[in-house]
Amino acid sequence: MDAAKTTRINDLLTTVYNDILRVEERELKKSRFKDISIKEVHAIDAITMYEHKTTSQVARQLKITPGTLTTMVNHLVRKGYVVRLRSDDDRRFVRLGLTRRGRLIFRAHESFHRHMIQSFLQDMDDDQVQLIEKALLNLQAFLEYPETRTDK
Amino acid sequence: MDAAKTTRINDLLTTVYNDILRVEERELKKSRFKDISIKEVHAIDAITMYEHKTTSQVARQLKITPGTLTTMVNHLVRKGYVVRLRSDDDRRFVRLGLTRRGRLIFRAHESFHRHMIQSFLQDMDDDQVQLIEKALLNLQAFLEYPETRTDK
DNA sequence: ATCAAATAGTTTCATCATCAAAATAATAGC
DNA sequence: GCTATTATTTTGATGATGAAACTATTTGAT
Repeated sequence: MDAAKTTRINDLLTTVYNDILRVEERELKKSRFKDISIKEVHAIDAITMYEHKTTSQVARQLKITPGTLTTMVNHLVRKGYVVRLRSDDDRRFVRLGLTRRGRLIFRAHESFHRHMIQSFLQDMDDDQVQLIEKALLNLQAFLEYPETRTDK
Repeated sequence: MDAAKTTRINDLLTTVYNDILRVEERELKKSRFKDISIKEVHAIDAITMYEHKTTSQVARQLKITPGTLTTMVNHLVRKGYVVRLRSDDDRRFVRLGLTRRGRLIFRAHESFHRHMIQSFLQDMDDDQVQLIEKALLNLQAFLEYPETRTDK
């Protein structure tokens, strides 16, 4: 593999990587939702508009401990984005839902991502998108199945 | 733009995005460098083996405040990865350097990234790499020059 | 039916990363 | 020689996080 090329792609990937969260955070501060952090937005995103997941389901998805999610949910409830719903069938479970305001954030975040991906894939045909997808799958495999790494 | 495709790429990008730091952190904990966090590795990476940058240069590069870098450098000095060198020409400046141990981390991190990019670009020819680069440049433009966004 | 074990969530306590603003040290410009 | 500027550090606060102890509820075995 050509070293200069690898370096160029690495630098680009690194820059983009670091920018994503920073830009999301900055956009938030400019929006009408100034009382919320990007991590909290991601929690809202995981809670979703579409079903009422339990606390541990959401924690697992976000790959944080249930304790951490509990405190995030406390904040989000206090700020009026999230509601806790007790399950009636099994009262140990807490199900999470979004308020109207929470759903607004959910959709705004969704829209940001949609626009981001549209820029990413700008002017590409199906084959080209397919190639991008393959590259991302390669990367995913590298990250998730380290035992398959041939080098290292 | 095809919505299903956009969603697929978005989900992949999100997964990969979230995995990178987690995997880097996990690899560290398995390595002989257990007393260091991934943020500290990135500071070491920014300090570099090759020159002696000042505290503010490094802080600017990492996009953190000088105060934050000062505390990180305190930790890294205490743990034996970094040295502070006072400039002789202008004694206000603090120049940063790596110890032998710091350089080991620097190279290990560099190597991780190289392998990651090699997986990412696995089996691709020059044209294909070029396409990936273009996609990343699109994304970078989206993130860094929001005023050029046509939609939103 | 009872009680021990398992399960879901919360609380507590500690740590890390971070910033803003005040403080300190050194230099530059008049 | 002061005063303003610059580089760094200190201080005080906050948010995100995990581990482990704790509470509430349910399940399962007897």
